[in-house]
Amino acid sequence: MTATERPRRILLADCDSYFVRCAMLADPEGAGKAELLLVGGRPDGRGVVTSASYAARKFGAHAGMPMSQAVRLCPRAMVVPVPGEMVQRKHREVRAVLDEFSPVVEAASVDEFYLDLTGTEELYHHEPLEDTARRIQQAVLERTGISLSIGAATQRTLAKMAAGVNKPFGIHVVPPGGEAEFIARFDLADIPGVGPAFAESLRRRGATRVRDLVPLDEATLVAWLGESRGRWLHRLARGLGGEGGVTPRAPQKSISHERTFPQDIRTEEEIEAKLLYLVGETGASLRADGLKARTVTVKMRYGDFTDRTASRTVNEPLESDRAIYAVARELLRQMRAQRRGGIRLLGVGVSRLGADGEAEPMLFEPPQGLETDRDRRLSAATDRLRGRFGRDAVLPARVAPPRKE
DNA sequence: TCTGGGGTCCTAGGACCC
DNA sequence: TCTGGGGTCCTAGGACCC
Repeated sequence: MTATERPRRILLADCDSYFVRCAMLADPEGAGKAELLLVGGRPDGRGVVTSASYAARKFGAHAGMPMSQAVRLCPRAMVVPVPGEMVQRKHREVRAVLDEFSPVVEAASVDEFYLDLTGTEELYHHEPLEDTARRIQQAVLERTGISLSIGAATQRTLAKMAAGVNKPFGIHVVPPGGEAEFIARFDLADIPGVGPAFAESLRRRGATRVRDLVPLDEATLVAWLGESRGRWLHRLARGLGGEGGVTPRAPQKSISHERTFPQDIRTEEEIEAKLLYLVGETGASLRADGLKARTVTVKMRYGDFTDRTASRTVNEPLESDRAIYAVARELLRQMRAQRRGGIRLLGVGVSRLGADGEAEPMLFEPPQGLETDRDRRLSAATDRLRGRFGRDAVLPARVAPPRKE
């Protein structure tokens, strides 16, 4: 950093129990009045909690927990499905407010936004960053009904950690120069990017707190963790930056749909029928974004929870359900030849995406002719019918719609 | 008690080319 | 006859995030 350069002012705005809040806004008379609220799950009993109200968390319920377990812990809680439309609507509304405050806004997920206020010091009359954050928080709450917690720092990871300090409706600013002191208070497992497996490998080497890493040199961490994670953690433990800035979202790299079934399915006919349905969903998403794909992936989760994936890249960008299904079914049959038995989940994904006409770089071989114009027209017609009459208006032969909730 | 769905990124190994 | 290293592309698996 040069002497004239100002420290970056990066904010993370994190919506407080976002799915719970959306469920309450979507149903003010029902969920809106429930203190104990669990959002998520599925009627078939194989779902998990997407978000639990603060009152329900006191009973031990939390996001990611099997819904059946959460209900046992908190039997008086009201359980509602994820209010998908409200979740998207509020995301757009919150973003619109944030756009008024910051020249750069990046949606990191449906309920988290990075803002870069570097260079806005004059605009905000050199008020303390905390005051700006407070006004952002108030404006979002008044205009959208969504409560935010905001963290601010000179880099993304620290801003995100700061946002968790005073939840809910909290603000925490890490002052420039105070980074090392701020992060020293945390356990390694509190760092975003350090999950259970990573934390355990560090624990086995005697490091559980950030300050345990400070005496270690970079070479040691690189030897333990590999080049990229070793360097990153070495810098982070000292409060040093070097992370990327805030940028509008990069283009999407993959599209997928997967389904966990109420009971494991075992017959090949049934599995192929589900595969066809999932190809339809994935193909529709692909075409809705005006994209084509060169790689098709099939994912299976067996009854014992082991996952298998198989993928194939073809030298011709695909967009039609028929062509994608032809590839996916072959992959499925290969996988089933290796291992049979009941599966609880099936998924179909596509990647190596490209817009019409400019898909990923092609190999030198000529196209294999996997997809014809007729295939493309048929899929386009299906999309139009589904657009007018609903997603279950056109179903492939022998494929039943999913159970209604 | 029994574990969702949608993504991103990383690693490691093999094929192939120069 | 034997032996390189680097780069790209692809596949499978896994960690991680919300």
